[in-house]
Amino acid sequence: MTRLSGYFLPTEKQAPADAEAISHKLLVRAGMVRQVGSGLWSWLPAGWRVHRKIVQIVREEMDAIGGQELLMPVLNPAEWWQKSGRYESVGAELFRLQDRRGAPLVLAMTHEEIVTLHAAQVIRSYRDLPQILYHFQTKERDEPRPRAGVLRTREFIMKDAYTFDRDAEGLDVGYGKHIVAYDRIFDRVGLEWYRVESDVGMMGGTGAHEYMAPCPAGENDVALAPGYAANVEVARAEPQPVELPAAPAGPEPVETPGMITVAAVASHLGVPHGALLKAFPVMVDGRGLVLLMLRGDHRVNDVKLRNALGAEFRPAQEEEFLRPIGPAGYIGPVGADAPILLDEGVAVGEGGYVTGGNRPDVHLRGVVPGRDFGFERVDARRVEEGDTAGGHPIRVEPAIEVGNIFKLGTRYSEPLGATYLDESGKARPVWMGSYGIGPARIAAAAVEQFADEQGISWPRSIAPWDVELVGLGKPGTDERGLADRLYEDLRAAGLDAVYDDRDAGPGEKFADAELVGVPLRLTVGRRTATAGEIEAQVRRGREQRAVPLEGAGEAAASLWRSLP
RNA sequence: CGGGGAGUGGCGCAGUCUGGUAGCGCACCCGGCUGGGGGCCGGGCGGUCGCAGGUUCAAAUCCUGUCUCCCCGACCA
Repeated sequence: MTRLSGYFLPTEKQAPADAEAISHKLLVRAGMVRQVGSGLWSWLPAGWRVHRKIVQIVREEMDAIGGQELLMPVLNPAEWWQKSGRYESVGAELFRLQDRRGAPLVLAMTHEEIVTLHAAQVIRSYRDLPQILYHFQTKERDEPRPRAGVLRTREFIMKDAYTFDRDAEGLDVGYGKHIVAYDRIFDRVGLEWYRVESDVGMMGGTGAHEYMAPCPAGENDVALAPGYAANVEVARAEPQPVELPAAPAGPEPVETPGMITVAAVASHLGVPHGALLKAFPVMVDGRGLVLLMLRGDHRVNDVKLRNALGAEFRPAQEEEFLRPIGPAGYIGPVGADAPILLDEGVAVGEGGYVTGGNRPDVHLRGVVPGRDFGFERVDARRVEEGDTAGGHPIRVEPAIEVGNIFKLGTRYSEPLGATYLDESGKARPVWMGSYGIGPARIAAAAVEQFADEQGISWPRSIAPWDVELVGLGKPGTDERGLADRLYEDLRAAGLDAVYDDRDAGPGEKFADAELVGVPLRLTVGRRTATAGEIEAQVRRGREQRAVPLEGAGEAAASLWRSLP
C-alpha cells in the first residue's frame, strides 16, 4: 500500500543547477535519486522501485535461458587480479586498498576473476559443462569523469553473467542464448534499442555486441542503416567516389606556402577535399614509426587503427617524423622512410592525389598509390553521416550503452587455471563469455527516450507504480471516501497503485503525478460522483480517457494492459 | 590529465567588481480562506556565506592556500 502522504518522495520544481542531461534533471526532480558525491548516488524509494522492476525482468529472462543466480563479493583479494594480469593492466580506474594486515585488495569493477576462480574450483570434467552463472552486484570504478546523473557513476549495480563451455562452438551457443535473452529484456523494459557490432578489443575475440538505447545524452555513437547497426568504433563504410584529376607521368611539386590544412590546400588547387591524401604519423608499440594515409575528407578512427595495427599506438611528435618523413603540415608518402598504411577509403588506380611534399611549403599532385609509393591496405577511417552500408545511407546517432555481450575465449580461464578434462582425459581451458546489463542505465535511458515537458513517462513494465490515484477535495469529504474505495478496487484488480492522498491542491498533485511518470492516472473529485465515471489520463501523450465507476478496478486494469 | 564554471538557509538565486548589522523566490511551521492544473492573505522558523590562514577598526566581499561539485575534451576493464 502506497499512500503519498508520508511517503519519502521529495519532488522539486527546479532541477539542480548543474544538471544537463534530461534523465539527470528529471530523476532528481521526481524524487527518485539523490547525489551523495561525484559519481555516487542513492536511489530513493520511488526510484528503487523502478530499479527493482528492471532487475526482476532481467532475472526472469536470465533464468529462462538456464542462468543460475549467485552472489560474489565486491571486495576481492588482489591475488586473483594479479593472476589475470589486470591488477597491473587496468590502471587508476581500479580501486586498490589494503586490509588491516596490509594484504592487498581490490574493489571489483567486474567479476571475471572471481567467477573464473569458482569455475576453476568446481569444474572438473566436460560433463560439468556448460554453465551459465550470473549475479546482480555493485561495481566500483574510479571513473576519470562521472557524468550525467546516474548515466556514468563510480558505483553502480550491474547484472553480469558468465558462460562456461568446452570449446568455441559451445561458446557460440551460450552467446546465442544471451542474444535471445537480451533481445527479450530490452523489448520488455520498453526501450527503443539496437544490437550493434562492437569492438572486440586487443583479445581479438570472435564476437562482441552492445545493446544501445538511442538518445541525445548517449556517450556512444552508433552507425545505423537498414539491415546494419554498428558502434562507430568498428563500423565499416563502403567506398565513396571522388572526382580525381587524371594522373600525370609522375608527381608534380606545387608551391603551397603556409597551407598546412586540407581545406587550405584544396581550395588553393581547386580540388575537392577528397582529392587530397592526409598523413597521420603514429608511433606503434613494437614497430616504431608508421605513416597512415587516408583521404582528405575522412577522419581516423583510433579503435579501428589500433585493431588494424594489432598494437597500441600514439600520434608521433614532429621530432620523431621530421627526419624520416618531413616537416609537420607537409608530410606525404612519397619518399617517406616509414612503412605506409593506406586506408581502404582511398581509391587506387583512378587518378592522382595531392599529398604533402615532405619539404616546407610544397605539396605534390598527381600522386598515384602503388606507382609512387608502396603501401599496406588497412581499414582505419571513421564512418561518417552520408556513408553507405549495403547501399543505404548511414546515419550516426548518439546512444547509451545499456548492455554488452562478449566472447572472452580463454582469456581468464588460462591464467586462473579453469580447466576441464575432455573424453580423452586431456586438460583443456574452459571457453568463457561475459554479458553485462546496467539497470540504472536502462532507467536513465527510458527517461531520456520518453520524457516530455511535464516530466517522466515510464514504460509500464518498469514504472514505479502501475497507476496513480489522485484524490481531490479535502480529507473527509465524500469524494475522498470514493477515492479510498477505488484504491482498494485497484489493488483487488491486481494493479500496483499509488494513492495521492496528500492535503494538497489539485494542480500540485497533477504536476507531481506527471513528473513522476506513472503510466496511468485516475482522478477522483467532486465531478466523479455526478459523472458516474472516473477521469483517466494516459501519461504517454497525456490522452484523456474515462473509466466507468462501476467495476472501475477491472476497467482500469484492462486500460493499463493496453499501454506501452 | 587539459580547458571552462560554481560553492551564500532544503532547492533556485542576488549580494563580491567598489569591505561597513546577509537578502529574494519557492519549500517549511502556525492561523485563516480556497479546493479540477504548482491558489490567496497574515504571522513565523531557518544560514559560523565550502574550509584554513592572512590583510583590515571591520571580510560573503580583498590576498594566499586548500577541498568539493559541475560542464567540454582526453580516458572508459
